[in-house]
Amino acid sequence: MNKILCIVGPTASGKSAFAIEVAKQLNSEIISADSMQIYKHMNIGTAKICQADTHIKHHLLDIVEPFAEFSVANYQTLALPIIEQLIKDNKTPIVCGGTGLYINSILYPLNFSETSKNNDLRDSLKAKLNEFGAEYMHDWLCRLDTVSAEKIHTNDTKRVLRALEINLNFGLKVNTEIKQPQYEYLMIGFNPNDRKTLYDRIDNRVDTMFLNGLTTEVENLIKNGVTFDCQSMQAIGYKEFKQYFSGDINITELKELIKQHSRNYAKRQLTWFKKYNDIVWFDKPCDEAITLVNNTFLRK
RNA sequence: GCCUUGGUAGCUCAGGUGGUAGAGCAGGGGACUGAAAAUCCCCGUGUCGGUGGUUCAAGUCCGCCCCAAGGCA
Repeated sequence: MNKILCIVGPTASGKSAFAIEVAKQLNSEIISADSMQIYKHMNIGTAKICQADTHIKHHLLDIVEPFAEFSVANYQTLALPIIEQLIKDNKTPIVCGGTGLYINSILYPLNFSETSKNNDLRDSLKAKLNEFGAEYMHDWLCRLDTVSAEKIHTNDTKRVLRALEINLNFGLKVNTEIKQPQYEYLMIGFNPNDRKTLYDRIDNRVDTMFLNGLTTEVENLIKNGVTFDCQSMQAIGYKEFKQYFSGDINITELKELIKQHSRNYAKRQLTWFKKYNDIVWFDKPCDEAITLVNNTFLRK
């Protein structure tokens, strides 16, 4: 018996609507696995559903302000108790989202507690990187943690720095051993057979975002003190406004850029999800997918 | 009509003094354990506008033609 239902896929593949449909049938609740929909006041650009309209409880949406720092570790801390509670209530937890790492933090026993982040150390490592370069940092890591160094490319400075941080702070190595899932699950993935279909959907969705007032939403964020340095403003559909507001690109170029970045992102998401070899893929949300869910979870 | 500058990978363009082409972006594939909508890795044969010619050898020099932009009439 599967305990958890996971619904994944690239952006604009129809996950959210499907999750709501399924939640109604299973009389359950949805746990969002989306690294950007956690932010309040960022609704249009993150394609956040309006919870009130659905009559379905969504967890982990709108949980922090756009100024806040957030990470997988925070996500995991919040998500696991919700999962446990739902299971206790005899409801099927429905995890739905496009952030692969967040989904892993639920499905697998990834332990972040022993390697908490250290901002001071991180800053000093960044300073060293700027002074001595990527190769120097990688060589350094190689001396402390050869295994990680071999896995991390020299140019992937973000990971090199994190590995150094873990090592210098705790004397530990980055833990990348393959673990067994801590929950049984059924994972459903949506991916249009034709890549062009997906890209057209993404393009249309971006156009819709602008019609729905994306520009105003971003202006309001800025007005309220959110800057482009904030982690939240890394989000596609937001970060591009920096160039627009500074006059480097016009509105047409802005839209094109957001579409472009969204398409690139969708491809990266697919790469991530493809590695789950137990995923059940569907071209799009459909009756067969619903039937599969019902047969799996509705047997009593 | 004349002059000028261009016409090179899907797009934007590099390619001193001639030796059959290379970057960025796009596209495809991949990685991913506290920024993950982030970060990073791998993949480039294309009638070098066409056609004659000079040359052992032309994207690169010369002639003519076609197309585009600008200038002069």
